[in-house]
Amino acid sequence: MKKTSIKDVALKAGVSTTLVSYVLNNRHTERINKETAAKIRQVAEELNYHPSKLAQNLKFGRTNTLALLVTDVSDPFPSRITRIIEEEAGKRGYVVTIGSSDERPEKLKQLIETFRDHQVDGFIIVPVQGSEDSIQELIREQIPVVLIDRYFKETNAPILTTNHYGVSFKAVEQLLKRGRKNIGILTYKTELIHLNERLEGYKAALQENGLSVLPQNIKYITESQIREEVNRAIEELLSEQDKVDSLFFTTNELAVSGVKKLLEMGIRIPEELAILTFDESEIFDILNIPVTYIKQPLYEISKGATKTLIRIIEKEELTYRNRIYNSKIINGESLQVRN
Amino acid sequence: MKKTSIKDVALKAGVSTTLVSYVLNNRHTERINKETAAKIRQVAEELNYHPSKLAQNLKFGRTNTLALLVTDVSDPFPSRITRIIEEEAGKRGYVVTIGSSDERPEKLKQLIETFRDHQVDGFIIVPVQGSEDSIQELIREQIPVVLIDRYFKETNAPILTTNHYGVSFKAVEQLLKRGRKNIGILTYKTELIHLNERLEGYKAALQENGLSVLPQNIKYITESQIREEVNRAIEELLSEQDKVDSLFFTTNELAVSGVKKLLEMGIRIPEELAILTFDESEIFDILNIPVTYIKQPLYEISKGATKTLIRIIEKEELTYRNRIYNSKIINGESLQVRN
DNA sequence: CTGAAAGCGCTTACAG
DNA sequence: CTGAAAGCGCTTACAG
Repeated sequence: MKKTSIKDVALKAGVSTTLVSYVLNNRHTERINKETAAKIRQVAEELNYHPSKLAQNLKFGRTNTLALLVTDVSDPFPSRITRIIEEEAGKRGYVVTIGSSDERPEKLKQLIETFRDHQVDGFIIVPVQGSEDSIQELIREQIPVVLIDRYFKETNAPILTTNHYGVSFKAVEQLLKRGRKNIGILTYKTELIHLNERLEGYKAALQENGLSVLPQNIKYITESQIREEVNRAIEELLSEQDKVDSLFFTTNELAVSGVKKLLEMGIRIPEELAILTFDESEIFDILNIPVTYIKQPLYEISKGATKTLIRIIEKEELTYRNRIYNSKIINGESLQVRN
Repeated sequence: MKKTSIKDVALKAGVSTTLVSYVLNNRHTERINKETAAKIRQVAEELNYHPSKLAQNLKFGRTNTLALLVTDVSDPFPSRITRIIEEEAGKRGYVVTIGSSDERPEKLKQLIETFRDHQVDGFIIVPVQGSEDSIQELIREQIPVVLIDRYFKETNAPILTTNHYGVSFKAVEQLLKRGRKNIGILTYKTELIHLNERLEGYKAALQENGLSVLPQNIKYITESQIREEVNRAIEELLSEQDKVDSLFFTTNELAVSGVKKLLEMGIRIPEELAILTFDESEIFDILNIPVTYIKQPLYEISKGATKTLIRIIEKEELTYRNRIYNSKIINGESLQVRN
């Protein structure tokens, strides 16, 4: 049983396909016989005719499809981004296909190729370390791309992200204003710029406030063995004679591991140790653990990326290039710091 | 700058498009001049030629695209399903587009129409209440569909899910065997069969073990105001003279709300109250809260759905229809129940 | 060993 | 007011 095509409709209605197309697309309505039009609509209805997007796509050279390449759709942060983009794209008549790169550049590259072959109209990418080339290649081929969350120093694609450096600076400074004197930081050993900017924000805040950056207060975690290294880092930070009185986790994943350890150690938060982290987490909320967190404007970033990409696809004027949306600092209640 | 097409390659190589197509698709290799073939490959390379999937799709009448319709990609459970399906589909040469229905049948219906128009090859759907018609419509149009997780009594699509009834029965029975005598249950007021089967499993386990099902021990929660109703339900279950000594939450969402309340009330788990729930949750894990949970075979279900759908699409023999994968009962350590 | 041509299902400029 | 025909970019049966 084949799908009914425009020919079937034309045949049954006794007209040309031209007319069927015009009527169903509301073209030239003024000069088409009303009765013919009515007849066509009726036949189309009877035959349950749906124009083939495939054929239209081929004709118009677009698919109304966006590819979204995240690190892992099953992670909370990317899945929320996915949801917002799906929604926003849908409103504008686009559909979204997804892929997870698992932080692996070869995998991202392969996904890019697959989706490029599928002729998606554009890409929204959360780039991973070492994926500059694949992305530049896309740009060279004139395929619309926008990057979100992370970015590279030199790239020609618009970037939608937040003020990683600035908000980290500000948040750390707030800790200092509230009397914290010895702030440790846990971050990944990485080349990802956005993470390093968080670290730089921390350093700058200390220096601007007349404190020196202590190497032993900066702990680099290897992604492959988070739990063990976080545990060790925390033990070290809390055992030295100059115990830290607050901890900045540059990612939520680190914070979750870290807080688990702290709870086990019976450390009181925030009395003994104030916690600062990026991104909210249901866990801290449910437990009423008073962490202060930096809330990235996920909605704005994701929506902005979708809009920007579609503008590029539809060749509309872009009055901006990159977009930096401000993050907010949300203070854990018992920290009682005014925002 | 137009994309290079097969014509460009043919022209530059001085051959017909036929030959280009044959060479690039490794067809009739035996009877094509080696040098011509080499030349074609070289030109294709130079021109960075990628055959248009669009044109191929139109030719072959398929898109190698699957639509995955979940309730909300940003929820942990669906996002994990999404990840597995994306992976599995990719291995088999398919790409996946996603949509979130938000438990709303009209929205699901609209998503189905959008993706049907986009000519996806098939659908994997987590059906929502009241969506029978839209799904049957799809089946009537001979479009491949499989349902996962949830299902309807009468539908012609294969269903991939777990033994909701059976494992609930078994888990509740285990509670009884461990000496629990008064088990409460929190579930949604819903028509979703899989949730009601969890409730039925609970009832049956009590009855088979000579206990009566007490109406006051069954609390129905309205989806729109979970938190308030869960709190009230728990207060009631624990205030009556016949306090419950264990609680079965039929979904993880209910359990998370419930446990938060229990922690606030200072109830000791599991000494005062044993907790049984569906699906694992990072929260309980991190806090070392000893809940017993029913672990659905997400991987098997999702992978099975993908394989089944692709089999149907590719018109392979299906030696089965529905698939019920067994869930496991994972005992919270301090419950010390042997599985 | 190679190519002209039809066809997948649409849209649309053009002619009448 | 309506239709024949070209064309989007492929694939492939057929002829030579």
